[in-house]
Amino acid sequence: MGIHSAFQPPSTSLRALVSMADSEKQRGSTEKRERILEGALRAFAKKGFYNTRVSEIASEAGVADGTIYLYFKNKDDLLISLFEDRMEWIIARLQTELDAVEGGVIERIKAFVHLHFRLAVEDRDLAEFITVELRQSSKFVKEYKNPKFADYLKILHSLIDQGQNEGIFRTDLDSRLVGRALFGALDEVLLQFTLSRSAPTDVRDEAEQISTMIIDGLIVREPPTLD
Amino acid sequence: MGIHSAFQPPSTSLRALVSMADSEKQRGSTEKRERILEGALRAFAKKGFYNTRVSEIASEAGVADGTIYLYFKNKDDLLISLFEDRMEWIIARLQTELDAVEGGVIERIKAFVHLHFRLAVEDRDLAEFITVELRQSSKFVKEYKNPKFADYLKILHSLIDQGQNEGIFRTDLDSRLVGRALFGALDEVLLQFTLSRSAPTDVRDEAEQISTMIIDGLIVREPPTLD
Amino acid sequence: MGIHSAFQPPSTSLRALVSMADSEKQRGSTEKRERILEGALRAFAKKGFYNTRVSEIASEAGVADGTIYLYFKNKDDLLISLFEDRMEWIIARLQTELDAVEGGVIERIKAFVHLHFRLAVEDRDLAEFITVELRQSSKFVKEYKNPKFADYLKILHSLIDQGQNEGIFRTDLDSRLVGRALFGALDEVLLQFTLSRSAPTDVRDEAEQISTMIIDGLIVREPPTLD
Amino acid sequence: MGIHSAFQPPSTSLRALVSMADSEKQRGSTEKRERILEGALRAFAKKGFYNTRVSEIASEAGVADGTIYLYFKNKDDLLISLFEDRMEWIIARLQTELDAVEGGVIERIKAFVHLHFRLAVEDRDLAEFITVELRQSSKFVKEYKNPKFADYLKILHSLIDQGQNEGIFRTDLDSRLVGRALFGALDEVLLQFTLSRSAPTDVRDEAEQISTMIIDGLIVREPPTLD
DNA sequence: CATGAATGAGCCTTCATTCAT
DNA sequence: TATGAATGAAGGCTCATTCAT
Repeated sequence: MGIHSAFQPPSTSLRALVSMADSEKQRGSTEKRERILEGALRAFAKKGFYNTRVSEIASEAGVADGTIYLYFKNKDDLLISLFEDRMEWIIARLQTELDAVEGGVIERIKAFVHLHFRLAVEDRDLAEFITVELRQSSKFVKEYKNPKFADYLKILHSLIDQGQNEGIFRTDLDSRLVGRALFGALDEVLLQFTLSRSAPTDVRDEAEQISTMIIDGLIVREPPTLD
Repeated sequence: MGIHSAFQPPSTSLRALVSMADSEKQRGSTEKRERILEGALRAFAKKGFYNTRVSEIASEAGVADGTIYLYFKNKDDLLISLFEDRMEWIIARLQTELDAVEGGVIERIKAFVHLHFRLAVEDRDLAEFITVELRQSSKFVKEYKNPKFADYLKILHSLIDQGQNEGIFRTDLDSRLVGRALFGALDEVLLQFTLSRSAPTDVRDEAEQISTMIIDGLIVREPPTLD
Repeated sequence: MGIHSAFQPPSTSLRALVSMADSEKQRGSTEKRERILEGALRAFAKKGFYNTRVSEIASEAGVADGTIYLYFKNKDDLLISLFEDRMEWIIARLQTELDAVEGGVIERIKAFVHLHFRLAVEDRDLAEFITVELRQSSKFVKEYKNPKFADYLKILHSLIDQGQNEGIFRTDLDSRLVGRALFGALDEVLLQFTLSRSAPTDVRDEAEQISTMIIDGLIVREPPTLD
Repeated sequence: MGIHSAFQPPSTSLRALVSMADSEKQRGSTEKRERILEGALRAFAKKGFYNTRVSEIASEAGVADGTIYLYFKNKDDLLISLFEDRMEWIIARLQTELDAVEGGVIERIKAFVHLHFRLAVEDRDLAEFITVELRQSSKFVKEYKNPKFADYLKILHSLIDQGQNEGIFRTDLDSRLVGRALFGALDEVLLQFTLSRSAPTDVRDEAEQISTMIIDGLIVREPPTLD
């Protein structure tokens, strides 16, 4: 509950807008689903998917074991739902914040990186879950195609694209590759931060350094004294 | 067996040097240990640590289930041993190749990136295992401190350091942060490559792009025509 | 609903006669009870007692899960009630039809057999339920004494008895044993018919054959031309 | 152990002939499989398939729970295997005894009936299992085609056939129908006997009565002095 | 009376690990 | 050393039953 003061639980923030007019039952139902997702998030972040017992999630969520199966098909489905739910919310928030940025592509990429870091600081569990568990289960990396994550990457990718089209960024680099590399850089740094549970103070600085470095590697330069 | 023609099994290459003088039994023993590690690598890469049965590893290795416990304390130990063994070999190879590089820091960083990609192409299973499983088990990311991985990062980190000391790289960036970011970028791109099982032809090009981008983001520039 | 056009749902036919004067509520209540019994009959016939979920019965009956527990103590009670209810109705019908038979014991036994088969044709689900589930649950064969079934057998048994007393049937056979054997023969043949879902056309013929065979085995014969 | 003094456990009697030359391990393995089957037989007879816990079978058999899954795919497979194993043995014994009968069809049918009853007396659990559980699970009556039981019926059926061909039995009755009816009669009587746990003394008499009755219903009679 | 969401006891099955051979 | 049959603890999931509405 208090955990998500800044980082509002997706369902209750996003879905509440839609289901505001729903009946009491619907609201209670949605709320319980969200409680389970939150319990799962905490548990997965703490012990990892495979080391988390369904009963642990249930007790974290304050529901009976069987209740989980009223909202999710099985443990795998819970994992995937959690991921999709959180990613949806992250993407929505990202989109909103990016739209609000005044300035060009460079400012928006910086904003992207800062938000990425800020989200991790706001909700450590979510950060840990996404950085660590995202790659984890075979479901995720093999069978499950992970469309939400692709959406996330697409945002980055189109920012690079835009910079290239505007002539700000060099065009000898593949924008998708750069997007991926940037994401990887962010993710790895956050993983380190998440696992070490280091002070959140210097995170802002790290975000600045990384975005600076990447952007400086991307921008077109005057041919360095050709003669 | 044939899989590792180019990418020699670490233990038999590295350790064989040490145990050359050992008795036949010892050698057979070492060879069996390596067979188990190879079986585990194949199995972990294919299905992930938690979805791999010890009996599957045994049958991949052509030994009985119980035999595994003669060489490894338990399944976790097998995972860690596998990781350490492979990382040791990778680091040794990396060191060797970097030492052979003619040129300065920039060339060596490029060499580092290229080797990183080359290793992934040479042994897909190893690449998949390291990119995916490295983060996976709680053992790895929490309890287990993962010294070999730290060693690996240290190489990168000192290359950056060196560049900064030599005045080639800008000094406003933390070298450890840059090292981590670079590793993350490589890792993420390789993950994509590994999972998509895409053609290995363009990997060289991707390596070139990434190293170029990063390096260009790092090198000191003439104050861009201040006047 | 349409299923029981010929084979009227016992409760609504039998009990309705008794409860005709009951209040609307009572009638609705009785009707809901019967709907549940019908749902249970269909479900049990289709999947067996142990493979039928209470919720399946509820949805077959068009009521909520909890409603079932307003009419029956538990799932076992539902099974027993269903059995008693149906047997009561069968016995009543049997009694009526036997009373209407003109002719002696032999004709009445033939009538018994034919009705037995006819009932199975009229309501396959009931036939399947009784032939298969009757033996099934431990409740039935062990704890539960199954008085209705005993009543059913008693009818057969007294017919044999009567034939023996009238000097038509040989008296060296135990009438209860013969009754049971006859029932077993009918039951087994019907089981086969029920499970194979064969055409109902030849059932009449099978009934004739069996009753003929049994009766011929029972009737007193003239000492076969001893001289 | 003592239970099967007369009624030898099928596997150890039948299969022992084949596996006599097998290694110790094979024998131990086969013996453990049989122990599990015996445990299952006892448990199923006592509580029915669905009310028997796998762990109960295991403790009846004196093995660990998991051991059962080394010999059987799952609980269903155990049920089917038990049935097939026992039926195979019964059929073999039946065949042997019938072959030894001196006399014609009538004597062999009588022998069939007597053996049927004798087997039930020799092993009550087996009798209860077969009479009660045979119809029970959906697997048995629906999906599972039950070939062994068909074999059993076929023996009876061909005896009737033979009698008809030899002109001893009337030919206006379908031999398969008669076979089924006879089996049903036996089965029902045995069910009663099995469940009531009545004294085994009068069983022989009951067998005699039933076979007499059926046979008398089958044999050709002189046209009963029509004039 | 009716509902159906919630409960939680219980069971089948898996699988890492052991140990007699 | 090597084996692999045996173990049994543990967990995901089901489903009969309850109860607040």
